[in-house]
Amino acid sequence: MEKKALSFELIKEDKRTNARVGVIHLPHGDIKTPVFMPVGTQATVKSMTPDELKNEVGAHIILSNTYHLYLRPGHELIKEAGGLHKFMNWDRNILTDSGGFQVFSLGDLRKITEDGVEFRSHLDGSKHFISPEKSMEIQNYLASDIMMAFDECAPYGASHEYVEKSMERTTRWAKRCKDYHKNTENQALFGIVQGGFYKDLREKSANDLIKLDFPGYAIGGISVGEPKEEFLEMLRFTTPLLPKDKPRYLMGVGSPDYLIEAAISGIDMCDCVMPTRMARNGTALTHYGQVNMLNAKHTHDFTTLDKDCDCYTCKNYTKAYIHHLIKAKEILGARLLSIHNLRFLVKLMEDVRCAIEEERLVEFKEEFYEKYGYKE
RNA sequence: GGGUAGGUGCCCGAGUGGCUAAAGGGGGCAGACUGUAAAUCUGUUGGCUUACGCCUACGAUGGUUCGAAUCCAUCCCUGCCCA
Repeated sequence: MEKKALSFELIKEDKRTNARVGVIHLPHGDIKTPVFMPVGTQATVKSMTPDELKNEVGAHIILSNTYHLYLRPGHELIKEAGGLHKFMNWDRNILTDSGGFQVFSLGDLRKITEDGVEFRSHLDGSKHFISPEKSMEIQNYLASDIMMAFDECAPYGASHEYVEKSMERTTRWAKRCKDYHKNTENQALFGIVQGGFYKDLREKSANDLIKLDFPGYAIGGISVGEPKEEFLEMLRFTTPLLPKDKPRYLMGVGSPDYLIEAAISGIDMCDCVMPTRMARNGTALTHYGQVNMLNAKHTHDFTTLDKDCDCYTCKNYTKAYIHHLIKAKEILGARLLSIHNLRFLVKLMEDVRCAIEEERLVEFKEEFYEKYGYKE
């Protein structure tokens, strides 16, 4: 039998929720799930060295991005470097997004056709064309462990008619991705369920993709600006549609409450730019809620950022110092908060996993919400 | 001592008779951030008042005018040039 890049081992299912614990076996090591994956769009998790990601954050898999690396430095260059792992000196797993999210986020700069998407580069305005096949080729050059199918992430508020067409096209694109992808021994390809905020379309999308038999499935197109109730509604509806024996990845999530809800719904993997972006913008995620380190109240606060955190930042620095760094726009401030925020979310998922194993996930959520200040 | 340029809100700085509580920066204060066009973006920043509004304010004092940051007089201060 042909060797596959990915295999998923389901270890335990929670009795009271849809949560589960598992292990994803991949070419660059095993991933215990549920897991949070830091985002490193441009072949770097902004301001973090790979050593810090491993030793301080505890990351076992990170994301990178097809569209951005294709434009700069170019996928050929990364192939020449020996692949993305070698290029950026990261020897654990990498998941590459297909460029599908840029179809959404760079909405003004693109034109979608059946064949693919014509982009104008956000860097210099030059024209580029990315098709499902092109996305596969680029991701193949990048040599990521998990590749994502090229999809269209429809904006929140799009009509049923629009989303239906978009979703059907995304499914056709997924088929083309699968047909093009040959390196199944080293790279696993995930399909992405779309369908906006329409249950019938989500169901159709999931069913059609399942027929294509991907080694893992993602939910895309939620957490795009909708109210939390709608997010939860779609999350809880869509996740159970996906096969139990394969990893389920919720794309672009998120905040601590969203991550816990995702795990409870049966999601295994999440990623989000939030921890690093917030860090650069001066905000810390803590067990006691979000803390804006720019605020004047921290000026004379010589206590630690989060007394319940085990990260390098919390072990070594005071709020007063971090406040000073952030106000002075010193790079170290962004770095220390990035380490902390990333560690916070990675550890959160480790704690969730532990809670599932010990059959106390529901209690864990209640305690976490209570402390954080979330209202149910 | 002579000449010259200037003194504007926390700071820098625009403004040369009414549309000016005064552009624009910066700083301060606060908010946002969810498959990264983000070390970004938004709001706010004289006092009192719920509000209408009132008061204080463009170096100082006095004046012209219906009306002055803007015009006039005197004074104070600062930069530069010459002695």
